[in-house]
Amino acid sequence: MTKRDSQGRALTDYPRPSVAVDTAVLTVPPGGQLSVIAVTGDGDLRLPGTFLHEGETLADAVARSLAEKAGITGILPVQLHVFDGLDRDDRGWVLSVAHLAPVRMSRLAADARTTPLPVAALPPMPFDHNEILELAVAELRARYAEHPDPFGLLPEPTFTIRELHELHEAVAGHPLPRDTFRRLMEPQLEPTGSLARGTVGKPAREFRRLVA
Amino acid sequence: MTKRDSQGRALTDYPRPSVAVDTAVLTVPPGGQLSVIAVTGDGDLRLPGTFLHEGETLADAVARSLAEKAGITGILPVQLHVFDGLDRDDRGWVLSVAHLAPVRMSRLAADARTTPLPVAALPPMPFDHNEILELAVAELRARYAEHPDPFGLLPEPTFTIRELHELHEAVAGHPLPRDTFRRLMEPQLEPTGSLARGTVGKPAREFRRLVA
DNA sequence: CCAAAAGTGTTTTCGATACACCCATGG
DNA sequence: CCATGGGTGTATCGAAAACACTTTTGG
Repeated sequence: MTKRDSQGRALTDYPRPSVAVDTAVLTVPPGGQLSVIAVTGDGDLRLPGTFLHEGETLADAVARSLAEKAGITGILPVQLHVFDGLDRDDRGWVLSVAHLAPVRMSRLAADARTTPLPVAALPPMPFDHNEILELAVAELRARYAEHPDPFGLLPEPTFTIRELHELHEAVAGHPLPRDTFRRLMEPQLEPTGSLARGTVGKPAREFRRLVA
Repeated sequence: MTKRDSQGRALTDYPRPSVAVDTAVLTVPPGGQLSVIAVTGDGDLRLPGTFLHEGETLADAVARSLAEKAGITGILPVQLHVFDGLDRDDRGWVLSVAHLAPVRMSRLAADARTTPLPVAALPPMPFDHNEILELAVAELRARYAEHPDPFGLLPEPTFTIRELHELHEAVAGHPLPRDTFRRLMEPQLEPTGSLARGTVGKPAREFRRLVA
């Protein structure tokens, strides 16, 4: 039941590009800097990626490549841009759909095939991978500017405003005013009623994410 | 010189999707509303699109489809999103890369194969075309919120602040305060020194776009 | 009591808005 | 001189920032 187009030709009569996905997996180690997962391929560092398989969506392909190459599951990929340079890949005609996939640090601990590297001072990568990383960081910063934790990077099930504050500073890459930050975020959080324990100073209230 | 991958298979050994581009061409008739160009296909209205050909970038394909289907040249397409639903096209496995392509009304006058329709109250279209239109309008609004005329929708070579104001109100879809708008935009415009003539009231100064 | 961190009240600043007014032209 | 639209001074409002202060715990 092959359908024909207006010139009487089937879709498969035309040459088609290979379609790849490349993903900037961003994470923030507790007390650390914004970091990205890089894999080794052909001798240099690059972002994890794969070719799109038949019967698969782009998000499926991103999930598969991260499960295979880094043992990461349960991610929420966001499309960034299609790179379509005709000679960007010497293996042939390849479109690459860049993605952002933020992931909580605790999901990474078990499998150490890959190490997160701070995005500041990252070496040059092949293809468009440095450009993809820049887009990914910009997108992450934009999404975290207004909301507490749109990608679930915080520890579950509860967290303090200090933890949220440190996460936001790592994402933004610069200090954020303490009191203004609290006043912006607190209305968007659900207090659990419990307090953090075992710390110096006044115990912080613990919160839950309000919007999933 | 076919390259082999890590499993010793060439790129063309894998099934590949067809890749299409679909474009929301947005325009604003003088004194009119934000409008989109729709073409007729299979009995209903849809956005112009085509399949990506070999040796062609996405922007090339957008330009070709608009030249062929609507006689429009010299556009500046912006990527919006890749639609990758597995059953979105019953002709087979098709990815569609949605684009926005704003165009000045005066570029359309000559060829009337297509008519711009106001985006408010547009009929349902097949595929994801209504969704593409929504993305396109949102993107256009975001880009016009801060800058005078990022896509060159204004008459060349000069325009008045009133014309700019009316364009922005059409794009935004709601009235914008007159004095605040002027104060925001004027520093970003280059005065030509000449004045608009043949109108009632004080003649307006004419401006040129500052950033291309 | 002291250090450290949580949490809050208050002032300042800055930009956007609203509103009023003045200016320049055609009829 | 009046209607019309261009252009500008100024008060007001609100959000964000800065700063200082109070509160609550562990040691």
